[in-house]
Amino acid sequence: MLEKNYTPKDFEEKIYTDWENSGDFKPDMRSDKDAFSIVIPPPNVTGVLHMGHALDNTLQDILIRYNRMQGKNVLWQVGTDHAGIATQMVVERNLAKEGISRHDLGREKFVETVWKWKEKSGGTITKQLRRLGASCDWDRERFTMDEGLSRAVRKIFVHLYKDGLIYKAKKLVNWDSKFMTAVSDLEVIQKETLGKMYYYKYPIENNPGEFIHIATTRPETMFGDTAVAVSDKNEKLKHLIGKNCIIPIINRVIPIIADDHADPEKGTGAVKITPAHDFNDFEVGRRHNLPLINILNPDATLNENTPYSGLSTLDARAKTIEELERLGFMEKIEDHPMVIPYGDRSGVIIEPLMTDQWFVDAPVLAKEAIRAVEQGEMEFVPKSYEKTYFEWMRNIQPWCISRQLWWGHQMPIWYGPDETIFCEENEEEAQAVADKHYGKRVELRRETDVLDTWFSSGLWAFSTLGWPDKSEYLEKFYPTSVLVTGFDIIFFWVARMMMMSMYMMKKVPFKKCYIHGLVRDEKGQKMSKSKGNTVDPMETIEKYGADALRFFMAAMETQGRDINLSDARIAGYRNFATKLWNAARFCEMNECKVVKNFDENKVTLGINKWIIAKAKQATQEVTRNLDAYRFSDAANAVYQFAWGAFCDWYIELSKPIFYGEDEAAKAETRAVAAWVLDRILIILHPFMPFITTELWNNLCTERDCKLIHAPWPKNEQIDEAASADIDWAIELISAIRSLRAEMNIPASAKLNIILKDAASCSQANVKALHKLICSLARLEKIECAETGFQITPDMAQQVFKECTILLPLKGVIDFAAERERLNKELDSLNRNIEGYTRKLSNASFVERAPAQVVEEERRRQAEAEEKRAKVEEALARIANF
RNA sequence: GGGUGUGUAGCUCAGGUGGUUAGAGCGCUACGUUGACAUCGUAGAGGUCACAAGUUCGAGUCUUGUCAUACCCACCA
Repeated sequence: MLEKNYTPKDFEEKIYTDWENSGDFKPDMRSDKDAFSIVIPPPNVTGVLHMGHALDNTLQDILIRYNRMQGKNVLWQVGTDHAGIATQMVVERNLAKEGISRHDLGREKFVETVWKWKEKSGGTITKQLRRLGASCDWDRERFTMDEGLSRAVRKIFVHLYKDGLIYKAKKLVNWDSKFMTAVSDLEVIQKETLGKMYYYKYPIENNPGEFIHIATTRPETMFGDTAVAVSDKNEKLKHLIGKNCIIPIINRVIPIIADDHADPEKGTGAVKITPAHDFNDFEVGRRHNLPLINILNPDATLNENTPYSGLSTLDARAKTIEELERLGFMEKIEDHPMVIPYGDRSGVIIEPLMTDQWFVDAPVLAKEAIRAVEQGEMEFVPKSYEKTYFEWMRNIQPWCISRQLWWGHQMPIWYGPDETIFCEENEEEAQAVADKHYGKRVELRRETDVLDTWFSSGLWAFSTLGWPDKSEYLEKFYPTSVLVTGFDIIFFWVARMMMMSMYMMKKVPFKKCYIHGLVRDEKGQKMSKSKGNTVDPMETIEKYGADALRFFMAAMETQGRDINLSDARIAGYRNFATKLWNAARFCEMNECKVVKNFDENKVTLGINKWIIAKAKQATQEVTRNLDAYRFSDAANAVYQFAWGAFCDWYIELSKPIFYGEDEAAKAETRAVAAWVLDRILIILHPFMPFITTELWNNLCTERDCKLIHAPWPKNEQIDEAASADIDWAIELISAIRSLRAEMNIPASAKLNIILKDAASCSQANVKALHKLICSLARLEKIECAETGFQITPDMAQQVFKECTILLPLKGVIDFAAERERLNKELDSLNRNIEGYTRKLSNASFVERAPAQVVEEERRRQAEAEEKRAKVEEALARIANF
């Protein structure tokens, strides 16, 4: 027996444990069924589940469960990401509480500490994914720093290096002074800030009293200036080109050069050039062979090349300004809105810094990745995202992959005594190659840098399936079927996976890429910890159940749009679950038991034929929409059917049978109700796996299979004609209810209704469905009027299709109100008829619109006119009262 | 500066290829404890589909422009 109340907490965890322990999430490796696979976007091992994960993983689980029920061989490959900077940060923070820095521990000990932390605390998010119902194959859980995945990293690194696609270079890179590492362009975020523009002057060498005026937002960088640039098209300043000027304070002489980087229209027209600390200036410096002067230490304090060694940039700036003012070179300071680069993790200002770093030749790798999408080997859903992808890929810059961190994949690079580079998959090989190279045993030094986290994530689609080993999983499940992820990660991850996979596997990593939006707060604001508007999905699950949260995500997911979280709406889907629970209880109470091998095509009763046709229609709608990744349409189709058709109508229609005497009808209806409820559980399962499983297990104990493996119905014939009479009755009942409500007739009053002008088929319906109509419309009886029946004025009248519903009210009728009601209807009919007539009297419409459309318009016009005549008649009848 | 979305009921949003009287949930109004369910039922009110022009027999849907709004990329001495 089902409990009276729906309490998801009672069974969600129990059901999940059973699935996991029974191996229900595992693919059958001996089967030759079609494969369907998804690799999870690996959450950071430090992560806790947020609403974005809840959305992303709900969508994946819906696809996984749907395809599993479709009979495919399904693998959802799960795992976590070591998240270099993020994890190192968390562990360092923990150490700091004990007053320890990572340097106190040393590299080896520190990495050991991180591993310990990972073993102890790294499983939070995977536990949370289980609460959400994610049906991943946990036995295959991977971690980007696993032995296997690390081997994949080394192998592909060596491959790329030997192909000349990874190289070391001294370049200006984005330097994060908090973590003291290089970061990639993508890890830098630009923030609007109100800064200051400083105008000051450099004296011209050997020309006392002559100056060149410059403007900068960062005066402290002047100690790294190696030129001042002026455009040779700048009439006012070009006479200075070729002369030298003197940097104040340090009195270093630098040339004034001609370069179009200096826009005559901007600033003062003259630009100080600091090649070691500005990406544009770096290019200018290269063009003119200017020396590079580095003025910063790795922690972004000024170095000994400046007078303010040891000061932070901001303190040095203050000093510089003070000194320029004291010496009389400062001219003015203005407020200046500007954009400043910050590290996305560290939050500190990113400094361009000259360092030795390692790069992947992304422009070369991008070529194949672009081609694969151009030729449709991988498709974005929605398609419009391929524009974003192409735009970025076609303008891609070399990817800086080296990080001066301790937590991550140490690069498989060894240096010989003369700095010769040996790149091999492991130390033994490197040693062997080096020994051979030098002709003797040499001491090697390993590169200390680790790789950007996204390097290993880029291999995720094949490294998790076993590459570089020969693996039956790789054989069966690669390329994966679809990747589901947010648009914010297209560049970080999708693009890199495409590049790495096309390079190494010569095949796309996934055939489709479904991109969804962001989960925002109730007001549409981006959720963030700093704003304090985040909602913890675990609390939502606790409050409403995982099914309600999942259904919310599915129902709100429409392509190309963000989702605003709505507590009321999630509560609404919890109510939907409650409704379903109670419908199941109704079935249970009326002994609706699943009949094995029940042939739903052999039912005889109208309502049963009707609900079976509707159930099949709903199934097809869900199928069609899931196949097209239209999650909200699919979810709404189940919702409408379960609540709108099954609960609102079928259960009500079945009551006269269950409370009646016809045992044969009862037996059939019991079987059908059970069949339909079963059908609802099947098509709802991908969205609400917990409640559907709980009901499935309760309503029948002798199942052929678990719901999670229940076959998804396909290729069903729908007998639409068979249900026309019930559709008619439903419309009639609605019309009568509407009339009752408008006449303010109490629900308890049992009425007698007369149906005038009923066509023979309507008469037949009234006769056949008499009991049912009376029960649902709360009537004593309904009968069809004989020909020549006279309507008396004390009858309320409602035109319904070809007939008129007559409701005798024995003198209590309010004629004024009745006239108003009928006139309102007349107005609306007139408006419609006017529209039809206008269209049909338009010669070109009749001529050019398809015959079908014109015909349909004619039919509507005729129908409305017939109805209008009846309403007019009705009005005439009460005209004198 | 380049690009991409969005603008439909009080609120949050659906409306693949143009064709009934533009839909849903929440909220609102009235009635209701009818033998699954008040986490409910029945009925109802509520919309110039941002604006303008165009294409078309016909535009919420297609084109162009305007306004509003959100985001992405690049740059800003």
